[in-house]
Amino acid sequence: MGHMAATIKDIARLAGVSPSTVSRVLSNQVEFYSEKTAKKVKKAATKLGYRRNVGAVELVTRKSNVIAVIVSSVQTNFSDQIIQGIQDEAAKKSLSVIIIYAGGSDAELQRRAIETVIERAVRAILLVAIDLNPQNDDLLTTANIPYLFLSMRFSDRPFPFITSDDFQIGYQGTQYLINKGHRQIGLAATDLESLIGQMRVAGYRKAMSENQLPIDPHWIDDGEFTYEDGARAMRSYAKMAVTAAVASSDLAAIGMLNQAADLKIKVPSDFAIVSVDGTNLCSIVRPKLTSVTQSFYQMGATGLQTLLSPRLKQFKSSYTPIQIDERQSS
Amino acid sequence: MGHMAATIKDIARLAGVSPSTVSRVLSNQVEFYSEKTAKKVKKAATKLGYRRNVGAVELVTRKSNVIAVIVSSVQTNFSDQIIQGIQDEAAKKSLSVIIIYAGGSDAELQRRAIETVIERAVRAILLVAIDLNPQNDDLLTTANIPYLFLSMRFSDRPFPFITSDDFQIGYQGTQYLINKGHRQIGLAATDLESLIGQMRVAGYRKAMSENQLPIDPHWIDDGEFTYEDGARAMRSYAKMAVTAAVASSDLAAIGMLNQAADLKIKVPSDFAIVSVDGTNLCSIVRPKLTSVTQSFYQMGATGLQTLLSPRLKQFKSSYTPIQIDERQSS
DNA sequence: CTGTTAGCGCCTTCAC
DNA sequence: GTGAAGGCGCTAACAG
Repeated sequence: MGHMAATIKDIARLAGVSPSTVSRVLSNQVEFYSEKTAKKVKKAATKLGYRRNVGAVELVTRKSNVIAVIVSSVQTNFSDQIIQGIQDEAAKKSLSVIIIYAGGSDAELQRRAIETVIERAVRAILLVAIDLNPQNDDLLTTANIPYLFLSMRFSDRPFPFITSDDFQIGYQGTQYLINKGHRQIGLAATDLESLIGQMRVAGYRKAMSENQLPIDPHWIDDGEFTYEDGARAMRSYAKMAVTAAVASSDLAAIGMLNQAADLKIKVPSDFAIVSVDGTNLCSIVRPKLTSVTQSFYQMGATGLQTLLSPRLKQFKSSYTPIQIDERQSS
Repeated sequence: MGHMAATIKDIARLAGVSPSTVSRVLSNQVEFYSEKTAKKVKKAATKLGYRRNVGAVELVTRKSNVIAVIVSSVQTNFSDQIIQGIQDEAAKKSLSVIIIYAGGSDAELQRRAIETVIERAVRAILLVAIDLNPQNDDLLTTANIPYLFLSMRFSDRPFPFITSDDFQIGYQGTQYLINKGHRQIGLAATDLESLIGQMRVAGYRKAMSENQLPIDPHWIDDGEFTYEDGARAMRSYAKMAVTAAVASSDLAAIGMLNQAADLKIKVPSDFAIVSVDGTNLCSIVRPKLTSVTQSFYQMGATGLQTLLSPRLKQFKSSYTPIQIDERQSS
């Protein structure tokens, strides 16, 4: 109790064999030891409460079995699903996954998170909803560790990513509302600075113009995917001739919902809402939110797979499917 | 680009000094080098894009700067707050924190998570809402790494913990409803097998008996803190003469809320609900949920502090404060 | 099948 | 101030 941790040397001594032999049986190199010594070694190991020192192993083998997932600490309630996908995929390949929080878009916190994982020489890095600050580009690209962005993409830099097609999100969400008979439709709480936002706007415009519907610029509402932005958007729409909107996130949609209620605007009869994301938040509010649902789990699972693929070099960034889940808000 | 990562040897060669010197300037042992060589070394380091190999450092120094947080993958939406508390505290001491998901109470997944962190010889382990399977006790206790449970405690084992006082949660939640004039009060979706549940029941009973209120055993509702359990509890209460209840979690409370609406039971006029946890879910539903709010952030922050304290040995498990936040459901 | 040797990248005495 | 030597715990040839 309470001494230093036992090493293979200790085991070797106790079992009366060499350290290499211990190493061989403990790492299960079945071809290279007899059952008899194996038994001795294993007994000694359990007796000493031996625990392998992974750091030492990684140092000498020069490879790691850990997958690092860097997630934005911003309130993104979908990252759980992505992580679950990564986790399940990792388990199949007996890799361990560690999760690191990076601050929102604070460059310094991002840098620390990235440094933490590359200094440990992890096997691969998944960045979930991380809007990488350009001054950290080098850090990531020169580390010589495979990396992949999930639920994020950049217009100005060629980083590999897997995400949903945000054009389609905008397009299909809008088209859905048009099919429901709406003609004055808003796009709410969407970050117009970001590529994500711009793509969604483009999809929105396309759907509207395909249906010969004019757009009032005020219908396109700038914001940051938050609850409060949703509420604000609703207040703004209340003064316009808008009968429906695509919200930028589940939280934003809930903000709209609650604000609508406060304004005595009935959803969906007076105003229809389509949310984007489709997390379980959609089902715990009333009315339940119709959503453009993203395949977050698949994003995570596919993400890890491609990162582990031997021909990662040829990987083209890709999209995971989206679908409309009709519930009660439309 | 794309070679092996540079080592201090490479830097030494390039700068024309010995590896020891490089090590000294890079680890800032200011007493032990001249400004002149420092400059050379640093230049060479940045030129080669040097990144310290933390694994090697930890191996030789035999200590680590990483704090491991093991969280239950069960839908516990409060763990974010705990982690944030840990994170902020860790940042002050320039420690890095890694998060590992353990499965619900699946012993095997738990074991893997714990193994992962102890084989890396992390500095300390925080277990968040982990109901440790007894067969993993040894793993944790013999690892010789300081550990602490957060938002969890055990009756049968003396593991150190920081959590809320669940007796008080039951007591104060119930007392609050009594003060509001209720006399038939339920305790919903609470896991009666768990210590947490038992303490809450005890608090509930105390409050009732102090006010001379009889308890119908059916009012104490077994469940697992989930949304569905909350909904089920509400269905059950609808058939009884109960006018209010303390729910076991925010999610359970929302389940009650929605089920009540489906049953045309008005909250709070027909039925009052007090939730337990007080996460931001309480504020995004309508009516907003009154809650017994736990100090999760503080749990995390204090947790890490005590784990790092030199006199951890004398640490007595402790409680973080709770408070009633009155909103609209009561 | 097993032991010996060498070394992963780094830090830390110990000399100078 | 600086370099040489040794070793953290482990694995991977290389001989037997």
